[in-house]
Amino acid sequence: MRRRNTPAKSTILTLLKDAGTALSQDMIEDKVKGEMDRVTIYRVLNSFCEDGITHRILADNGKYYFALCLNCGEEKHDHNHDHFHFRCTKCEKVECLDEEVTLTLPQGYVKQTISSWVTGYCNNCS
Amino acid sequence: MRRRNTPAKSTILTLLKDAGTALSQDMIEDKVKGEMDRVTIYRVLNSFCEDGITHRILADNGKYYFALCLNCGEEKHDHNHDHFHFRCTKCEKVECLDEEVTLTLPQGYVKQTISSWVTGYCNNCS
DNA sequence: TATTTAATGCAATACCGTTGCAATAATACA
DNA sequence: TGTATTATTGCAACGGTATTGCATTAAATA
Repeated sequence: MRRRNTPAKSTILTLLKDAGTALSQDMIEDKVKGEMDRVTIYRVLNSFCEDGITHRILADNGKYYFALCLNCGEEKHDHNHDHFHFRCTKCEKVECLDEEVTLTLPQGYVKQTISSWVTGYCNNCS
Repeated sequence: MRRRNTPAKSTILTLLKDAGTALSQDMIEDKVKGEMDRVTIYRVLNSFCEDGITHRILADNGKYYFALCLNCGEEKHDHNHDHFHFRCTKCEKVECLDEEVTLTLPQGYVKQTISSWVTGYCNNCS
């Protein structure tokens, strides 16, 4: 299926680019309220994820955030680098921290994925 | 409000004790299917959390797990120790790892909570 | 410009957790 | 032990969120 460019897609893509950080479903919904149907937002975001334009991350608050794939390879997203994610509880900003997650699993354990979240105040909000 | 002991509560409590690990809502629901109403399970689990009998943890798969409070103090649950949580993708077991999460935040950042999840195979499943 | 079919909006559906309410039953007390 | 109180339960209804079906619209291509 060959994708088509539409106003809805451009709007959401621009939104993500301008934000510079990951945006949650609600945040996106709020910003494009009235411009398009709720269902369209779901479908656009899903298609972005399928096409490797964005990836979907589940934050520690149970919400999904969408972030542009910048350093993501074909198979794996950048998120396999096992770094911490930060979520500001004041401004709701979500970002990746440089700090790597280091972990030694007990004998006999095999690691697949790591999801590490820190909440708090970012440098702007503290 | 003085709590009362009921078959529903005993059943779920026994389930958690026997399991030895944290159980998700669905797992509990599956195991007591037919014995009690869906709503009752929600209410029992909520009351357990309110009473400090269990705590509720959000796993990296977006599901809530319920675990007996063993070393939990009055105010804070044991989970404030910033340790890793492990979820086996084969047997679905969820457990706390001894390994502590160490992290140095960038200048100006303030830490509130940490949620660190590792998925993979446990020693029994690897 | 005409054709093809991806994308959209709307309505309907599914899923998950909660709430209202009447009926039930666990506890306290006479 | 029997009765009164009220926490608990089941059922139905609700609210929020994500998905699906389908007719319509419009992006891409010839």
